[in-house]
Amino acid sequence: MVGIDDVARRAGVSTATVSRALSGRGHVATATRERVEEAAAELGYVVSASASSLATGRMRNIGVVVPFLNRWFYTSVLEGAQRRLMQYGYDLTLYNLSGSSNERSTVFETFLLRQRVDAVIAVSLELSAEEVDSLHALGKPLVGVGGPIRGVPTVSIDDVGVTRLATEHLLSLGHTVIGHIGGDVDAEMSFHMPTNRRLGWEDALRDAGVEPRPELYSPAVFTMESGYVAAKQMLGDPRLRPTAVVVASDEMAIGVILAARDMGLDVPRDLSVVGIDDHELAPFFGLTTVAQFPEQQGERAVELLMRELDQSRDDEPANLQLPFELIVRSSTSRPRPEREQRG
Amino acid sequence: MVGIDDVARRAGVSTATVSRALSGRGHVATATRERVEEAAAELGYVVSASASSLATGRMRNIGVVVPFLNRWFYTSVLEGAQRRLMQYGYDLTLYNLSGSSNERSTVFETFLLRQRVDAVIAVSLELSAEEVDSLHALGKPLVGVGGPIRGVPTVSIDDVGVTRLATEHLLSLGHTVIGHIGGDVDAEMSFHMPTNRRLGWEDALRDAGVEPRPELYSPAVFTMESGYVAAKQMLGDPRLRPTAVVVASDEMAIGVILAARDMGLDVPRDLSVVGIDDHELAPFFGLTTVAQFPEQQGERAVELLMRELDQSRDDEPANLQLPFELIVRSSTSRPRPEREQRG
DNA sequence: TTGAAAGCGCTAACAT
DNA sequence: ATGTTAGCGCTTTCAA
Repeated sequence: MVGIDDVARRAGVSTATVSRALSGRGHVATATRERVEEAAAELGYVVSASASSLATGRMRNIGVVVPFLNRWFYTSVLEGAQRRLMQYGYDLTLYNLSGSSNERSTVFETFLLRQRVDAVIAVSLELSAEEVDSLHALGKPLVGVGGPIRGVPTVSIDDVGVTRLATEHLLSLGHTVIGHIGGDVDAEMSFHMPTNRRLGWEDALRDAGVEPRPELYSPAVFTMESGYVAAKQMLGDPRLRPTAVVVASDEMAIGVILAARDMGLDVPRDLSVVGIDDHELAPFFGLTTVAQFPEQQGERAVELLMRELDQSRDDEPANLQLPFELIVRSSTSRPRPEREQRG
Repeated sequence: MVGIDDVARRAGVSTATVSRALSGRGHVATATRERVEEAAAELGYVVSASASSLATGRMRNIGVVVPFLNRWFYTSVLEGAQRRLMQYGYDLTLYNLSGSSNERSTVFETFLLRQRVDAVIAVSLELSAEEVDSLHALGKPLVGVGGPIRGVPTVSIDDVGVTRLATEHLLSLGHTVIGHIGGDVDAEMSFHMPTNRRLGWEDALRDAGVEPRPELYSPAVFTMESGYVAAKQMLGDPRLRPTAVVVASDEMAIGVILAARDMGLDVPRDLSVVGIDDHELAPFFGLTTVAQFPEQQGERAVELLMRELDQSRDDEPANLQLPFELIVRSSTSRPRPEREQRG
């Protein structure tokens, strides 16, 4: 293994100069730097991460914890985080909690605390106070994505605002009987998100003078199939007859579209559907949706982290609310005039 | 930060003994071991990864390189690899190539070679000889998943066998006009997989005495939309009229089902569809498919790697072929009798 | 079974 | 601008 003193010898300088020249820290004459770089390249020298880490106390490595991997949102956040970390010269080590139930504690106790990462990004996780504390006790910055964590800087979207916008879109088209298929509070890692999305739907309706009917809310897990099942129930109930639904994720919303189709209902003529996400499948299904930008959320989380890592912890935890955007496609329209309504 | 000598002092032993007791290497009296473990627990001691790595030369960290993140196959492999690595006490650092086009070389030159990982797993990547060499020159074991790499142990499935099985399933049901919607060789990172899958289709047909017709093969990228588009073309052509299609991935196959539906064709009555993957959406769409088990592939890749890491490189690179399995759902059936065929 | 001590390969004061 | 040198916190011979 070629080491720093091989380079130093070849370039005719000290190891300190090599270190400075290659890391960019400290001043080195241009000519010297070039000589060093040349020598390093010729020898194929790369710094030893462990030696460097031991000396500096920094691993240049960020831990990212996700509750699942097989979901568009998480992989998108990961993708954004990865890209930005790479630009900063950092690695991303991945911790996935979706395995056995005790994997969560294993990750925290055995892995994250094992001094392998400089900081951690927690995606859609509600960390307990102890988990947060143990991380902070080690001096490891922590930022959250998606789920607000007490006393921790977080990047997220305004979940209330998102469904509010979706609902207002439908109201403005003339709908009044608007259902909501939302996340199941119990089934999810994050308590707040499904609740907030439901609140947005309720708020928008109330502001329009429509009292939200509890029967028009249906919980589901965030999958296409679950959306399908929930939609069949809601659309099949002769007492309900919504002309539109706000769905808490695009995957569920696609399930709703397929359910409507299977029931012989035309989307958007008989039923308008709006999702949330702007999932990669949304354009294909012509789904009107409120886009959140998870890759961007990942990127911003990294930026927050880098700030924390640089300057000493002085500024208070900033909760970053990222923008969202209504994207109108072909799954929403004005409701069919009353006289020709189905049934 | 509590270090090894804090523990040593508290347990009344030397740092060497602490190291031995905690790592399990070398012999330590049971009583001593217990005292050390207790002291470590009381102080909340965790070894410094960098110090340990510097001393041992091992990072306990594996790099996993994927071409994309937003695809079921890759995240599933990742999930399996992660789980198994965790059991071995290893971390997984993730390198995603789907960003800018030069990210690939950056990953190799700047990251993988930077001594941060003990070995790498390359998923569905055809590495160049130089890339393989530079890894090996650093003494880093490498195993591939999905794409065979010259001189590198690989876990994969028999891509020819997979489509052969799918095709034989259709033949056994009585189909003879069987199309194939496969991967686009140019658009993919891996050259061989789409080609092999096409070969399996051709072989099975020939063995049944049916000459595969080139017009019944259509390339597509591995997305639902692309499958949809390809299917519309193939199904709409009055000269072709396949009664069944073998599709190189479930996502594309779902696109095919939706295309058939939109054309007023009944699946499986008018068209049988079989996919490959057993994607999480396959049950929902009733898709008959050949399951590959990507999580298992990830796990096996890790096991291969651990063997390479343990014993000195003696055994020749073993190419592991993993099992696959036909899963019959409701998208395939006997063809509709000739006399009542559509048209 | 345990301890002493020499590294592992780099970085960052401190000196010059 | 560059060199000297003392660590960084472990692991692992080698001795006892």
